Amino acid sequence: MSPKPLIDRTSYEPAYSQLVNIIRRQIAQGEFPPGGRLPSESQLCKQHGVSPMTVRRAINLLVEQGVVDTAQGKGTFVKPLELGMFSFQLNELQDIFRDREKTRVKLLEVRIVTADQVIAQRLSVSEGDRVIYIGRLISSSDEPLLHHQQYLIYDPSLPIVESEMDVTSLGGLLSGSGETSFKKGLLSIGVTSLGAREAAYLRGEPGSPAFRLEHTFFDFNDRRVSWGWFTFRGDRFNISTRVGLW
Amino acid sequence: MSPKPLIDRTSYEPAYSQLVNIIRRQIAQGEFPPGGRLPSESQLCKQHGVSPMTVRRAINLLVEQGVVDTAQGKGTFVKPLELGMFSFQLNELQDIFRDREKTRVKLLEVRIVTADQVIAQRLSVSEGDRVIYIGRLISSSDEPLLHHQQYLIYDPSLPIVESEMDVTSLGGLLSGSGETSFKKGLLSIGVTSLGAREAAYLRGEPGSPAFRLEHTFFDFNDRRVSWGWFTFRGDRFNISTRVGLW
DNA sequence: AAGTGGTCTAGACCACTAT
DNA sequence: TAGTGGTCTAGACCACTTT
Repeated sequence: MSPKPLIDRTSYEPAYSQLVNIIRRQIAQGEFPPGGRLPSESQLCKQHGVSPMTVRRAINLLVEQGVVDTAQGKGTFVKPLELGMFSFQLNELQDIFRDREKTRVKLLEVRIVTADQVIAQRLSVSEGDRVIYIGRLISSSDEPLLHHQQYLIYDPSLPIVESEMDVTSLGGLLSGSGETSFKKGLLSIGVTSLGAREAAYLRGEPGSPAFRLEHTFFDFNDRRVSWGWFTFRGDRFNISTRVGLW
Repeated sequence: MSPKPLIDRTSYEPAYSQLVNIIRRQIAQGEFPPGGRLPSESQLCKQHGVSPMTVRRAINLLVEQGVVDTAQGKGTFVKPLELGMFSFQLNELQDIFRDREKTRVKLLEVRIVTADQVIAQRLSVSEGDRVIYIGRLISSSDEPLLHHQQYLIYDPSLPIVESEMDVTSLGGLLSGSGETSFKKGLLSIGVTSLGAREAAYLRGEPGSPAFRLEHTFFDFNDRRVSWGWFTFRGDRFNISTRVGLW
């Protein structure tokens, strides 16, 4: 028998977490090869001296991490790497807004415009209805990073909300510290070429490739309230992720 | 008191899952506003007639879903929408390889080349070492979608493995059905402009914006074995996600 | 001191799969 | 029938926050 790493009951790290790390290490060291079967849950209970619920919790975490798959009545199996499942996060976007010292939001343009066909469809209003257009430039340490354009539902009974126009509404949305009143949203990442104006704003080459992050947000009554997109230079942002066992 | 939706013990849906949906619905309907506090766990036990562990499990799931935040000693609070946390998945890439009927992989080029500085760094070999270059074109329903280029460690003691060159190695990686022997990997999404050759392969405009998905894979001994990238037209792929409460 | 979330136990029962 | 994963109980104890 190999000297199994045991659960340290005096540690501040909970038992289920220790068990996750133990099993991950065993898989990483090839003790359980891809496609292979893990010991049964009752065996793991005995081996590590923990209760069934604790083993279950550890295995559930490994399933969420994409490390193993469970099959009722058959067992728990080590999952090979899958590419399509990998998820990417916009961490750098979040980081920009984390330190408010460096981040500046410059209001480029605010207008009331009439909705064309595209805007009308995205905001679920009628063509010709009036909507608010806002153009902004977000900089960090005097380096322009994001160009943001969005259309908002225009409610004539309300004043144009200032809070929608300053850094708070954007920063809150991106960093989570704010008080966004959106219930849900659709996000989509695309590619585009910098137009002349965007290139000037972002100090990039016109025609050079850039990311386009499109968003649609809904309020708590499921009404569309905002449609717009961020444009940012591809050479300024890193959308990356680690997969497998590190 | 509002007539609370109760747990249906006869349902096939487990209690913890029903509880997740009940709480999500209450939040979506504004019963618990963003930033507001949920009932305590012991209260939820009484209200829904379940044990503490079941409530805990439901709340843990809501935390993972990004719907609520917990604070020990204080309570559980409804989380406002955050943008930076949103994760994107490459579902369409996965779909391409799911139906093997339509998917074709055409081998464009296989060569043994000497590593330049960039390749040497990415594969952790010495400049001038020999590595394998493989260029492939992946099509679905006779529509070229992905251009894939990669460099592999060349081990002269082994024949050039055929399985690395056909659809299986790629399809397995992307769909998860394969037997990939990679332990871990680094993935990164970037933007680029289609070069003349890539544009011809992918039937796109030269200079038009495209995605570039770069990958580095490691074997179970933590040695780098593969570095390469997929190029695909931005107007052919949808990298999108939903956030919040749907 | 009282209330909150966080962990854990030692079983129970169920559904599914293999033999 | 035996073994597997999946759910759930009714408590216990702990760490933390508020009053």
